[in-house]
Order: sequence, then structure tokens, then C-alpha cells
Amino acid sequence: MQPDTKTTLLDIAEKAARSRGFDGFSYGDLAQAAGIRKASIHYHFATKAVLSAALMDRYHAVVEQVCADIEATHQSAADRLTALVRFYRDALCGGETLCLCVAFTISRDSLADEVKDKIVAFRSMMTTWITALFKLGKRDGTISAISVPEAEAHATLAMLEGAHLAAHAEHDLTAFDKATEVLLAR
Amino acid sequence: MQPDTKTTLLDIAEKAARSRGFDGFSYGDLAQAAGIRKASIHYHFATKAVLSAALMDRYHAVVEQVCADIEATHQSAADRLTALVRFYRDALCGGETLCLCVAFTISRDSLADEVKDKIVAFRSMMTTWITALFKLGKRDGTISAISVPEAEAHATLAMLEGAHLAAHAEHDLTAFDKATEVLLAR
DNA sequence: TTTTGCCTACCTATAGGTAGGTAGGTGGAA
DNA sequence: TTCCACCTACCTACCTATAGGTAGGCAAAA
Repeated sequence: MQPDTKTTLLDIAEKAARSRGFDGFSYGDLAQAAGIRKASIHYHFATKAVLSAALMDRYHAVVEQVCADIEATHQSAADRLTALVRFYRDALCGGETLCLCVAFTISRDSLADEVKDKIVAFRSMMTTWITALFKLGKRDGTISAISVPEAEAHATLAMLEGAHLAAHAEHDLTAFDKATEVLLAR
Repeated sequence: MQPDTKTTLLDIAEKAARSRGFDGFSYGDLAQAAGIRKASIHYHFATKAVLSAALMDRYHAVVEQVCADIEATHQSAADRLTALVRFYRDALCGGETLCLCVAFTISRDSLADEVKDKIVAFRSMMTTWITALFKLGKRDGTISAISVPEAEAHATLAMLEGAHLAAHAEHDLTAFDKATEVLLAR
């Protein structure tokens, strides 16, 4: 069973948004990539705002599931942190694509209010999860020198997203590895 | 002596680029803000590629000078790091503007090759400077628990840029402060 | 008298979006 | 079993606004 058009469009749009930002792709680009006409995209997603909201919803759900999977398959805080870093690294696709949340943040002013809220909600979900990770780290002692878990979480998310930027800027995964080296060493 | 038109255009373009990205502002916007006609901008900057290159050149020079000033006025590594974080914080303008380098990175695919190279050069300049800062920190002992200075530099730059993203996403300086709390505590 | 700094008026391409149409499928009721 | 209403998923053709960019003119300064 091959994916339906709507899913295909989301896939193409996500890749485009994550590599070029919200203002960096058009319904015209999408239409060409999907092999249908521009007007037909409006049938599935009435406006670009609707599309971007759908994109964020799906992204939020997928990443949340990834975090849940990491919890299920990794016991120690250190292992979970390593798995999170690996997930972010894989999401880069060699420096081509950013985290959707990062890509949308720069185009913030072109976005619908609804989508801005979804970005904040996504960030909140992530910091909450990483905070819990560091709290576990304080208990199981597998991560060194943890100060305040919440502060560590904000710093870690910033570092992961910054490392994404670095790799995208240089179009090279090495930049991501350099930036996360210190984090992984803990 | 009030600034000439070219400088005014650079100022407006820089603010626009840093809050909305390269694809987020047009010559039309610039013209309106500067109070001249769109065609007149082409007199000063023949193409948008030329404008973006000029933007990066000036930004690189200004930030390099800021770093030199920090060195001149702050002796210890800890003081210099604090000053750097403060500079990044001030550059946010309350969450409205990002580092130009960050803003351009997302629109990478729309940029001229020349400008992409300038982004890489800017990043290289920053990591070199921060590496030197951490090397000093190892000597003067004012920053705690430094592993490899180069790795620390990449991590720090990623964190500062990530913290910028956070503040821009939430449109709130608090997000920047939370992300840099751990860094400043060292 | 040439250069500088701006102008009007225009170009082509593309943006997001809309109006209206149609082929083909589905579900009921006579 | 045929017929009709309705649906989905697309289409062509078009809209207005705007993108980046160009040609040529003009007044004042150097």
C-alpha cells in the first residue's frame, strides 16, 4: 500500500521546509515534486498556513513518539542522552535538513499565530522531556556534573539546535559532531 | 552627519534579514522603509546577492571588532565569556533579531555561493576566538571543568546560537537566559 | 561636463489563491 | 437493476499582488 497524496505532500513539504524554511518553498515547487497541479494542493491544504500547521502537528507527534521509544529501550540517563543526540544527528540528513522547529523559527514572522504557538508547545515538550532525563541522571549518576536539571535541559536543547545550524551552515555532519562532543563526553 | 543612503539601506536590510531571514524581506519592503523607490536600491546594490554579501561583510567586521574590544577591556577568561554572552543577548533586541549568520543559514539554498562561504568564514572566526578564550581559561583557571578548548568552543557557539533561536521562537529574552544559565555558572 | 543619486515606467516570473468543471466511485431508493 | 445524488481527487484557466531586475531620464553636485 503506497502512501496517499496527502501524506506524500506532507513528506515533500516537510523536507522542503526543513531544508529551505517556510518562505523557501512554494505550492508550485510542491506540485512539481508531487506530480500534480498547484491547484490540487489547495484541495488537500486550503492555505499554506493550514499546511504548516499540519506539518508541525505531525512533527510534534513523531518526535514525541521517538522520545517515548528512547525511554522504552534505554535505561540509564547517559544512554538516553546519547540516543537523543543520535536522533538529532540522523535528522540532519547529512546537513541537508534541520529540525522543523528550527526552520520555522527563522520564518516566524510569516507564520500564522496558530503555528507559532505550536512551535512553543513543541519546545516545551522537548525541554520537559530533557529535564526529566537530567533528573534521572542526578539519581543514577551516569551523567557528570549536573547543576539544575531544568537549566541543563534548556542548554542542551539550545546546543542540539545550534549544532543543527552548524551542520547546515557547513553542509557537513562533522560540524554537528564537534558541537556535541562535549555533551556526549559527560 | 547623518548616515548616507547606502548605510541606511544596510541598516534596514540587516534588521529585516535578522528578524525574517533572507527570503523574508524584499527590495519592496526595503524601499518603503527607506523612503526611496525600489529601483533606486538597485543603484546601491545591483542584486540581492550583492546586498547579502555586503551585509555579511559588515557583520563579520563588526563582530570581529566587538571580540577585539572584549579582549581589550576584560582580562580573565570568565569575564570575557560573560561579556560574549551579554553581547549575544543584546544582539537579540528582545527576541526580535537573530545573529545574521543564523538567519542566513536557514535560507542557505537561496544564497549565492559567495555568501555561503562568508557564513563559513564567520563561523570559523568565532570558533577560533572562543577556542582562544577557553585556552586562556585553562591557564587562568577562571572557568571550571574545561575539556578540549576547541570542542568547548564549538559547543559554546552552538549554544549561543541555539539560545538565540529559543528567544526568537518564544519572542522572549527569558528563553535566552535559561539556555545560557549553565554556561555563565562555570 | 561628467558623475552621483535618484526617479518613472516598465519587464518577466512567480507567489498564493479561486472559480468552475469533470472523471470515476459509492450508497441508497424505486 | 437501474437511476440519482453525492463524494473524492484531480483538472484548466484564471486572478491579484509581488518578486527581482532593467531602461532611460533628469536635476544637482563635483
